[in-house]
Amino acid sequence: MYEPITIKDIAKALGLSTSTVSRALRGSYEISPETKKLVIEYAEQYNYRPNPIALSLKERRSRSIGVVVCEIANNFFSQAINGIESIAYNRGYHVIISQSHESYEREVVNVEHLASRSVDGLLVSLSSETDQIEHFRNLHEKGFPIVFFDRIAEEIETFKVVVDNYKGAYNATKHLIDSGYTRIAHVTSAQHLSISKERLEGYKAALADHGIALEESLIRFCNHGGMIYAELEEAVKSLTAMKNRPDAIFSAGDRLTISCLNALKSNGFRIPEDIGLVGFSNSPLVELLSPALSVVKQPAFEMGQVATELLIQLIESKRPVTEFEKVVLQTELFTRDSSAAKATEKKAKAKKAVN
Amino acid sequence: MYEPITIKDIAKALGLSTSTVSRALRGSYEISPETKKLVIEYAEQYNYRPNPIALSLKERRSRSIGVVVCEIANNFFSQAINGIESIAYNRGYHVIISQSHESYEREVVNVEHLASRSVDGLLVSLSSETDQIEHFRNLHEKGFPIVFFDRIAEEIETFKVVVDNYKGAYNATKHLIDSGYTRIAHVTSAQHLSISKERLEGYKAALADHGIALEESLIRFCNHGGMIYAELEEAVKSLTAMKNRPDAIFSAGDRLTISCLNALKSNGFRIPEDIGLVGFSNSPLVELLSPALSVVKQPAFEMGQVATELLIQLIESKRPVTEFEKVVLQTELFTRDSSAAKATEKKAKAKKAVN
DNA sequence: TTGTATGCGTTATCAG
DNA sequence: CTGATAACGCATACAA
Repeated sequence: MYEPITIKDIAKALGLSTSTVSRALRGSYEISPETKKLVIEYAEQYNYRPNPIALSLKERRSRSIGVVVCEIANNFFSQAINGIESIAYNRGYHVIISQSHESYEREVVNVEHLASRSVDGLLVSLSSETDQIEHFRNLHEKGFPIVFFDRIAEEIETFKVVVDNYKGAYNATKHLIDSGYTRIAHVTSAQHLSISKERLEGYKAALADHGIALEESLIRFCNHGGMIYAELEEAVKSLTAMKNRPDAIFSAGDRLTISCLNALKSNGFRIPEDIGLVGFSNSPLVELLSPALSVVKQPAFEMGQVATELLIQLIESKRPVTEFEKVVLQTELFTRDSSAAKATEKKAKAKKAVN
Repeated sequence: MYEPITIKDIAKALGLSTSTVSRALRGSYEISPETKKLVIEYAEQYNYRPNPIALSLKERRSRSIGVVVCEIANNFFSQAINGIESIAYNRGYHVIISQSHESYEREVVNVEHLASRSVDGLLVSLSSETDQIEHFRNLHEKGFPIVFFDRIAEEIETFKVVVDNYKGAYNATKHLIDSGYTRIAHVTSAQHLSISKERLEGYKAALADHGIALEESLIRFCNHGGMIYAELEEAVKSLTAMKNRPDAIFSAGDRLTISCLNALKSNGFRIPEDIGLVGFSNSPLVELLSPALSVVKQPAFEMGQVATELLIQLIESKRPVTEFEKVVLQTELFTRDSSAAKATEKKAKAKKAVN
């Protein structure tokens, strides 16, 4: 029904061979200027476009890279994807995005499909359900280029791009402590994720450094990363309903922070008067949501860029890469010295802390 | 470097011909059970996957559909994409997403690339910059399957999926009028977009039906659909700075509504006490942002689903489709009967209006 | 300077 | 029941 023009069509129409046309189109020096002109003009007129599928088959590469993330409706990831696109675009690669929706099974399906030769490499951030990584190990062992970012598979020897989650969490917790809060809860994503572990460690360290005893009962793991609101709401409710309830929460993710805010507000808590909240979030809306809220922002765009550069390097390297790097970017803590924050009875120490 | 196993490899290893292996793998009845078993087990063991590129070349189709939207970091579109995926997924199609970032030029590039045979059809929502549609007309005339959704190209004879923008805008405006506002401004996207035109008409009709004179000076077009915050802020500022300033705003888009809210709040306006606001938005956050805010929600997910079904129908139809349909879905106006709204001096009429 | 033949991985057609 | 061959669109080694 839709039959695009091919090199063969041009050859037939012009009484040439396909190879001559092919060479003329790619400006080979061994074609006479007249023939070249003839072919190129004809191609232009009929709007010839080389068939990328045929090219892929021939060159054994598709010039496209696959992205596997949990959700694009998450500011961190949509920003990261913009970074990925920005690099891929001017390196001649196309970007195929797929969502796991935090499901292990869909992650496996997506990875298998993309890797079975429709992309040249993969940029991956694990789903929160993923606690085994055989599907990546298999590919990796066969030499298929993979770069992990954000939620990484520590065990696989390849490039990884992350932020300093430890420090980010440390600073967030410290900021709450500095603002006078003492019973600080921690709401985070699935326990086995690299980011969860690191953020938990940062939280613990900050407490320890300020002489605050860790209370395991103040920690909540949300296995769906905040995607399932009920799960998060339950966590927040169980915290606020405690006999000796926490006076602040450190939330470790974009969706988590927004959902915490939501749950707290709809339960009648004012922030920061009634309860403190600092979270990881890349949403441009958080400051609107709560003008007094401080947030840890991740360099998502840069992360996408770096990961893509590394992946393309992997793809295009003739020899296997043996020295792998774990690139660590820094987060930024945006604190607000709003009047609301000062209105609390806690001593509010307004300072712009940047790690 | 990464060399996946092929049918040829299996044939060689098992001392068979490629055709036998091929048939065995697809369970052809004309292969003996023993051979079949042998081949299938070998393939399983070596994790054979057919090369989708070779299949595409042979079948002259890629079993994938392209999506061209302005931004994925927009709730309307990320929800629509989820709808697209949900249908495509279980019809055996893969989804390739590309963003125009509201740029005409990038839209053209994306469309050209996708259409030059790496996808079987296209789902398109125009960029706000796009005011000429030759790139689509060319493709469409050649029989390439395209379905438009949301921001459609009226002139092209194909399937289109939209919401009843007229009615949605009418109801939003009416809701403001019913709440006692009389000078209602309209902040919308680029003037030439189908959605802008229809929403503008709905706004005008609601005013007319309630005996309110239209004031052209209360209308603002934002050519970048709210993506460029400065543009929107300028629009809001110029409205609120008017000698006889509007007492309410109807904003016609997701980003526009959020940005309006932002601009109004940061200029010290309380909603709805100081100024009324109703907008199109699919963000799950708007109610958090302003608990008293009413919004027009679009059935984005369903829209993606319907558009995808139509596209697949187009792709798989043997004969050209001649009867095109414009599917119109209905929006929903979510009104909040919050105490804040009642606190206004305006007579607040709380009713659940559903169009 | 141009043409012929081959192969990328797969399946369909035709022979055996 | 199985094998050889051609074709999908393109690029290239090799011939002419």
